[in-house]
Amino acid sequence: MEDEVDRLVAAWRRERPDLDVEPLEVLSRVSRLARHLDRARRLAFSEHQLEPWEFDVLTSLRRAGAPYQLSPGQLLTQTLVTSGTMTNRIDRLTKKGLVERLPDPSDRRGVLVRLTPEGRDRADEALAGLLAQERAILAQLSRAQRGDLAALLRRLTAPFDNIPG
Amino acid sequence: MEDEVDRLVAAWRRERPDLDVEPLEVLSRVSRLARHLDRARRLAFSEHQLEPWEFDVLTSLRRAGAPYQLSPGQLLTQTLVTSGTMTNRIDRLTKKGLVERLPDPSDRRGVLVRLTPEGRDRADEALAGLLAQERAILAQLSRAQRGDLAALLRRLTAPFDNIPG
DNA sequence: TTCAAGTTTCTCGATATCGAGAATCTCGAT
DNA sequence: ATCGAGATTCTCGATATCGAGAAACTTGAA
Repeated sequence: MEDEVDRLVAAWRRERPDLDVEPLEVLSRVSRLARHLDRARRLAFSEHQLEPWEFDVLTSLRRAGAPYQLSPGQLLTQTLVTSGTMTNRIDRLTKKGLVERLPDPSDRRGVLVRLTPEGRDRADEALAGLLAQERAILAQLSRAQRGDLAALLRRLTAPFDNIPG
Repeated sequence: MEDEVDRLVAAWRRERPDLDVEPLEVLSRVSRLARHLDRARRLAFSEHQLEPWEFDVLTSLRRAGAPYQLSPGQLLTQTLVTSGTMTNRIDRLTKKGLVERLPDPSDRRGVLVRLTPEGRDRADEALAGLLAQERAILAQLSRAQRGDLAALLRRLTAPFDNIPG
């Protein structure tokens, strides 16, 4: 089955036969698929009155385990946003009663962000919904293919995640 | 080599052993890689005084071939943004002299967006830079692996690209 | 002890995006 | 001809993000 990237690559080969556009076969698909997933997630979360950015923060705290707290800096590496954005997100989640800010006892510059009980419940509910949706999307692939795909992607993400990026 | 998604999945298995989080192995990597690519692209384009969103629009027109014009609607399906966003993008690119708006001779509701000669040059320059950067990122994989990865991703993108999404 | 460099979080203005609705036009059915 | 449903683009207010710099604190070395 053809996709939009097939058409895009064919167009480039016609217009710029001097260039090797092979990299787009992989990376344009990654970018476009991510945008499609964003839209799908927005829809899935709206049933739980959650925005994708709220889900990202709440689940980062949730999977940290009890007492469900992380520093803003740790949240940055998990969510890949800037520090100004994270401050703003924490403010808004605090107003909604889903997280609270505590002083870090071991570093007076620092802050700990902790999930409230309601925040924890909301994260758990939304996660189950997200997994159901993702399973449906991945039904296009066999279990073995999903494993191969994950392994190939890991080789691309690991350099970004491990060197100071 | 481990990546952030390996840690994320391990954390979920510890905190929610009742859930099957296998879908995250693929789709969380897609989303995170896309964000890393966004950042890298922003950097690569800054040498050419271009924003990623400008690149997306200009290259969509460029690869359409002479006379380098598409309707706003066609640009939507290529860039996956909303119509309000596209109107705004065309306005700003027009002010910069990189595109111009023409009435569609065959449909008076419609508009055609055409690349100016300068817009075309800017698109061509930035594309070469982007491909160089993407080749470096993909050097982690063999040619055969890149082919496999592209084919697996196509199976996921095709449903989004072909059914009315 | 003191200082400089580094870390951590926050501030705030600029900017891009979304989304719902309005305005205009097309096209098929009657 | 005319009407209504659908298509196409644009408007505009609300909102989220970025990014550069400020403020507060820590750490190691002199």
